[in-house]
Formats: sequence, C-alpha cells, structure tokens
Amino acid sequence: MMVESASETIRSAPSGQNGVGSLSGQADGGGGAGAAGTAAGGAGRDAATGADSNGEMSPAELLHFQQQQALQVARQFLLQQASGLSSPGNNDSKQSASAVQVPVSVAMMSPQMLTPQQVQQILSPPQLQALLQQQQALMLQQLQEYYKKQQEQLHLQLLSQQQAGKQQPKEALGNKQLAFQQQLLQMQQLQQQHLLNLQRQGLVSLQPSQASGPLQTLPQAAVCPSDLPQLWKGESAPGQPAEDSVKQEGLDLTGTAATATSFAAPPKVSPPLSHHPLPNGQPTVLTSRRDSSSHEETPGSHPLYGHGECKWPGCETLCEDLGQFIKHLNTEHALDDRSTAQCRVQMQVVQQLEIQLAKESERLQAMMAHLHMRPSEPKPFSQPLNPAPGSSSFSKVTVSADPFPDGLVHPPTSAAAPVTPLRPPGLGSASLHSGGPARRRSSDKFCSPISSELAQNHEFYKNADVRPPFTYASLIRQAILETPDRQLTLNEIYNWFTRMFAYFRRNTATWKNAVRHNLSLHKCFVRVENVKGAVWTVDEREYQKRRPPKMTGSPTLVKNMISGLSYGALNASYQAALAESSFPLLNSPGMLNPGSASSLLPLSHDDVGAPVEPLPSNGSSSPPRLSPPQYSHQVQVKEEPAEAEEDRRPGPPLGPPNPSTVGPPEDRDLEEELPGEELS
DNA sequence: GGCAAGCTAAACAGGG
DNA sequence: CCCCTGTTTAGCTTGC
Repeated sequence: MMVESASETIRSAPSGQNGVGSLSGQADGGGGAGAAGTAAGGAGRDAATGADSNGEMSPAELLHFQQQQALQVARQFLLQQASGLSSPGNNDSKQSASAVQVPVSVAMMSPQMLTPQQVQQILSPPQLQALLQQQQALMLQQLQEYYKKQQEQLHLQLLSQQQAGKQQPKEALGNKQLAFQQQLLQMQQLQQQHLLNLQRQGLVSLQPSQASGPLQTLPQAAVCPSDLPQLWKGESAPGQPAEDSVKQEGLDLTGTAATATSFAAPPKVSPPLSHHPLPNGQPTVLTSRRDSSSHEETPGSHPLYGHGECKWPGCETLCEDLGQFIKHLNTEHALDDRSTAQCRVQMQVVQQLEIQLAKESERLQAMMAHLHMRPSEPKPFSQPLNPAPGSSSFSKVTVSADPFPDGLVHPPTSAAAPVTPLRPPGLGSASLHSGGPARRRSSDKFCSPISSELAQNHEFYKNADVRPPFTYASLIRQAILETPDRQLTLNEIYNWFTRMFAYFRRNTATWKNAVRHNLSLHKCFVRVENVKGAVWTVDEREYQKRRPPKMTGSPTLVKNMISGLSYGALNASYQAALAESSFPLLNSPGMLNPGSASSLLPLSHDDVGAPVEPLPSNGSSSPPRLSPPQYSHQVQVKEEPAEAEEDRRPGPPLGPPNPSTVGPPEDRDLEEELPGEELS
C-alpha cells in the first residue's frame, strides 16, 4: 500500500507552542503578592494596635479600617497603573527604552499571575531591569500618593477627632492625637526598619551628604545594564554611615515603609546565600564582587566615577575630575525621588539576581549532591556542564553565545522558538556535530538514556532545527520502544522522526535512507511480517551486542574501572558524557557506587516513562556502558506467521522469540544470562 | 595506523 | 512507470 511521505504529513502538524502555555501554567504569583499585601496590612494593624494601647478604641479601629482601605486603593491603583504603563499619568516614567515596553507591559498586566522569579526567567536581564525600574517608579509614585492619602486621612481623622473632642475631655483628645502621632511615628519606624533591612543586605547606601533634595516629580532615568557594575560598586560607598542614610531616606519617604512590601515585586527574603553581614553591614557577596570588579578604582576615586564620566545609572555625564564629579553627584543625584527610585530599582535588580543566584546555587547543590560530588568544589563550573558548542556545533546550527549562561537548567521547552538555534541543555560539544555526519552521538557512545534526554528536551528538538545527538539506531529504537506494541512500520518511524525532531522535517531523502539503511544493517532491528505489512521491532539483545565490548574478558579491569569512576574520579570522557547526557544515567543509584555488578543492574523499565537506553552488560564496555540491564523489549508482534523474521535472521540467542510471551520473565532471564554471554 | 562505528550516497530488487 | 520498502555496497569521517 502506498503511504504518503511522512515528511509531508508531519510538516503540517502544529509545532509545539509551549512558551505562553508554560507561562500561564506556572502562574503562581498571586500568592506572593497577596502575602505581601497581608504583611503590609499587618504592619498597619500593628501600628493601630499601638495606638489602641493609649486608650480610645474606636478611632484606632477606624484608622485601621481606613488604612486598609487606603491600602486597597493604592493596590488597585497600582494594578491599574501597571496595566497601562503608557497611561498619561505615567509620563515621567516613559523615558525607558521602548524596546522593553512590551514585555514590561505583559509582565505588569498580570502581576498576580507571575512571581518575580518567573518574570525574571521570562525576561532577559535588560528587560527585567527595565521592568523593575518602571515598577519601582510606579511604586514610588503610588507610595507617595498613598502617603498623601494617609496623611490626609490622618489629618481628617485628627480634625474629626478635634471636632468631636470639643465635647470630650482634653485628656481624651490628647490621647487620640497622641495615638495618631504614634501611628505616624510607627509608620516611619517601620519604614526605617524596612530600609535598614535593605541596608543590611547591602542594597542601600545613600550618602549622608545628600541632604533631602527638592521633591522631584518622578523617577525616570533608564538604567542601562552596563551601569550595573557601577551601581554594584557604588552601592556601598566606604565610610558612609548606613544609619544616617537610612534615617534620611526614612524621613524623606515617611509612611511608605508599611506599604512598600506590598508593592515590592520580590518578597524580602534573603536568598540562602552567604549573606553574612560584615561589620559595616555589607554582605560578603557584594564586597567580594566589588573587589573583583573595581580593579580600576583607585582609593581616591569614587565608585560611581570612572573613565571621566558619571556612572550613575542613565547619567554618563562627563566630569573632568573627581571634584567636578562630586559636585555633579551632589547636584544631580541628590537624595531625591529619582535617585531613591533608582536605588530601589537597583535593589530590585540585585535582589532578583540574588534570588536567581540562590536558585541556581540550590540547583547546583542538588545536582552535585545527586552526583555525589562535593558541593564545595568549584570544579563544576569548569566542568563542561554546558559546554560551548565551539568547534563542534552542528553546521546548520550556529550558536554564537550561550543563551543560558547560568547553566543547564533552562529547559529549552519553555523558551525555544521554532527553528531556534538553541542548544539543548546537557547536550555538549559532541552532540551537535560540526558539519558532515554527526558521529559518535552521545546516546551510543555514552549510553545516555535517550528516552530521558528526549523527555527533557522533547520540545526543544521538536522546535529547534538541531540535529539530535543520537544515532539513527538509537532513534529508531526509541521510536519503536515508545509505542505500546513495540513495533512500528517504516512509515511510522518516519513519522516519529519528523514529529519529534524539527531537523528531520527536512533532508528527508538523506535521513530516510539512513533509517532504512540502519534498519537493514543492524541486526537489532527485526522486521516482522504483519497482517498489515511489515513492522520493525527491536531486539534488545542484539542492540546490546551491537558494539563489541572493548574490555571484554577482564572483569577485574571492569571492576576497577567502575571503582575508578565512582565519586570524584570521573574521568574527562565520562564528565563529557555527563555533560551530554543531562545526567539521566546517574539516576541509577549504583552508577556512582564503587560497587558490585549487582549495583549496576538495570534501571526500571518504567524509568522516565519509557524504556531507558539500555546499558550494556558488565565487563563489556567503555565507561558509560557499565550497567547491564539487558532486558529485552521483545515485542508483542501482531503477526500471524511468526516465521517471517526467522528465516531472514537467526533468532536471538535467547531462543525462539515468542512475542506473545515475552515480558518481565524474559528480562529476568536476560539479567541472569547475559553477563556470561558478554564476558565470554 | 588500524579498527570499529556511524553517516551518506547509491544501486538494486520487489511489490503496490 | 513511479513510489515505497528493503537490502547491500562503498566511501568517508571520527574516535579509540
């Protein structure tokens, strides 16, 4: 029967569009925002309670209620503002790069849908920074308005109380006024505490010389990413009393502290990093960074001054000398709203980066713990965890820069656009071969579970025009084993290739020929005549025997090698294998144990939901092929005549394949049987 | 350098 | 005759 070309049928299939879906699916930011708002409300409530202690209950309750109302109004207003960044009321904050408007709007329109971390993962650093900046600008504006409201309400309250107090004893009135004043004071204190916390994180260090400048309208200056290092350096000017600056800002922005947390995008949670405050309140992280990045700074210079220009974010004003710069700094970057907002923006940036760093560090710790590596070792960063493609990048894929500089964590499934030359995580240099045939594909060379790899990077391969780092044989086998019946027709194999890999949606003549060639060439692929035609199955035993073991006959050698591989003694090639295989192989607990062959015994069939890449029998292989699963996926062939394959190929040594009876029992037989077979 | 593995290309045959 | 499927051979590259 004629079957239409697989490539044509598959080409029209919708490619995976998962970027937005994954975003919406992860929507979880509402909880965080709500929690922050609750915290802010709690602060207000505490303040009100403090007033209560002075006597009158009803005014305090009323004030509390009004505070809550004001908070709600402020929140709603912020959300409204966020949903329309270009609204007329935000003219002052529109000077940011227009290129980031779209993502910023997207992110701001759904503040309760995305956590800051998620937003950060979505946005690029410049976008994120612009977002943060605008968010901070909005936040500051809202805080000011809210503060004004609060003050107006308090004054109204005072007036009303005074009006009502005319019929009350003077003591009561005095108590009420005192309560309001105390509440104001508490708000200020809360704000100071908040800023102090930030200061302790090293995120705020305003110069005391910057007296409260005139209240400018709004922050607006765009902070270009290149200015970040300068801000890093400048955020903790030496010799600046932190408390002074905090107090100054606290007084300058009185009343904002209680609500600041409700508007701040990231929760004020210090990442589980080394946030050990130094005696001056600066975290060691920042100090070390400054040390490493301020090499050009001389003791007499200013961290915000370099190369003759002001390094304040978005400024770049040329200053001939330090004195002029200081003058400029005091005039242009005084402690006003804009500077404060810029500092806050930088705080947010730093926080985001720290959160991200914390996450990545945590992931690294988990990975290293999983790999039984010492977490303290700096080695992993030098290991080719995500090696640059370098000379081995596939010819059709040009990877100019690492799109995921933070390692192998970013799932390509979420970001990979169709035909995007992204490198799948965990696929290293040997994966994307340079030009010509892609040989030594990782699955075969290192026996990485192709199913795991595919499961992890399924979307990537589906969308990116990247040649999968697997041999044709591995792919064919995987295609066959993924089916319930463990059998596929040739055309179905074609379909699987085109469905799973964007790369195979073209060059059909080449790879189809190769598929046919492999099916015929390798004895592990068994052609079975079916009612509907011929189907291809996999003979796992033959698949294992496909590669003659190089270390056959020396169990001790193998054992030593296995021991050598354990723990930190991974050799370079195996590390490369790890890099290429995304470590799924190490899911086997026995992999890194200096252990017996029994510990290397097969992974579960159900691993990763699909048959794992089989591991060779012990004593037979190169390092990655250490485990001897040797389970056979001898399939249930829907065949009437069972003799079709036998005449063409000799049956597997296990005996006549009775497809209807094969299954776990055969797996057990294989495990018992094959070691000797391989070691013979 | 030899060998094995893998890829590509091509020729060929058989069947629908 | 064309296309698909399947087999086989050859040449080449790469890694060990």
